[in-house]
Amino acid sequence: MRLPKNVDGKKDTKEAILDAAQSIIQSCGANGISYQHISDIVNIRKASIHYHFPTKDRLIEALVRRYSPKFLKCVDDLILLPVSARIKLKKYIELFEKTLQDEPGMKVCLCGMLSAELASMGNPTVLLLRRFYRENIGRLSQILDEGNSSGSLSFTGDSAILGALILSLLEGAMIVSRTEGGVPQFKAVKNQLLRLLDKK
Amino acid sequence: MRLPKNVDGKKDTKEAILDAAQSIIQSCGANGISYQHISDIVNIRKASIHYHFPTKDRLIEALVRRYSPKFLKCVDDLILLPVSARIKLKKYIELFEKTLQDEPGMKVCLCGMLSAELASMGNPTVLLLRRFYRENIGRLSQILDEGNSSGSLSFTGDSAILGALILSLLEGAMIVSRTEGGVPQFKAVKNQLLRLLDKK
DNA sequence: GTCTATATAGAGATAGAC
DNA sequence: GTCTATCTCTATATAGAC
Repeated sequence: MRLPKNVDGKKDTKEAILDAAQSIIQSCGANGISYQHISDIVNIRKASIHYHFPTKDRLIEALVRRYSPKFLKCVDDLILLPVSARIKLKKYIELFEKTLQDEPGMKVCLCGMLSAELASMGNPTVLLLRRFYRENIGRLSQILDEGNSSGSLSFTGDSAILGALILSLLEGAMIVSRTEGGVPQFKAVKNQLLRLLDKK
Repeated sequence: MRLPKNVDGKKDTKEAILDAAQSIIQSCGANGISYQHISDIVNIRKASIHYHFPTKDRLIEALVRRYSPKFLKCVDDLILLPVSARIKLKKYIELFEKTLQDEPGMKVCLCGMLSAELASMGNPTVLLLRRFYRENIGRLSQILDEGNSSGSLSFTGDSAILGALILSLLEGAMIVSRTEGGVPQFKAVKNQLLRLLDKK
């Protein structure tokens, strides 16, 4: 049985490029990234990056193609946990919280950042971002409905709209908290949201 | 009594530059702006912009210095209206909604956009953005307390945290809605938020 | 206060050797 | 698959004429 090429712990170059690019974008924004920055982090000349990703648009597209299913997999896993919908929602929020706590600096959601700079995104990326939001809102809606049925959450109105509200809140809270309030404020907002969904 | 220099309806050049720059940033992000883009809109050569704003950092700083008090003035005006706190909150949300409805394209809050790209902002601008958030959260807190006392709104917990929640939600909803859902989704989210603050 | 012209730096991308 | 070298474009910023 043959071992994969990267036995020595050295990551696949392609993945290493994506890791570096994602980290930069989550910290500095899509327009803050450059091939030079990536090559400063990954041990590779900037021209070589074009071998793996011919254009910047394709690189960003690949970034979302990797990020979105990975994130949604975490959500799906958490939905299957044998806990109340309220706890599921709490854990969902903490997926975002974990990103904000990433070092160095406070990182924001990749898709939130790309959405802010939507006008400079290529068309395939825009479609992927839309899908990311739709998929998240769908899963949130599912958790909320479950909570409303079982009584662990309490609200009136359309669960899909409330899902959009929560997703918008989380994307916004990452951006706002990074500027003012930091992780403690994000956590306080999380608790306040859960409180709003308690029975009064 | 002397008339101001711009009798013929021609705006002050400085203001025209700020208008153009703000419009571009609200649509495309802070890194999407360039002196060339501004000079395409304002009838002026790009080198001349440096006469009014020596560096890009100073231009962006001036942008926030103009935007923040203007926005907060709208908030202060609305707080003084002889209506319920619930209606005040609704009108507050609609300040953001109005920006999203701006043509061309859907614009997002200037400060939200700059916060997303915080890492490329100069230090004075970062401080101004912090203040913008603090001032907004303070006023939201005031509206919320008033609503809780008079009974037009209902919630438990710290009104300042709930204020941070609402501000984060609005900043996030502008970004998310622009990508998926548009103005209708923003309005639905607004109504859902108000519903969450109703008595159950 | 606005212009033309230019300096300087950095971007994304390509060609071709190894 | 990665390198060096280079092309082309655009960016911010400055100098100096008008």
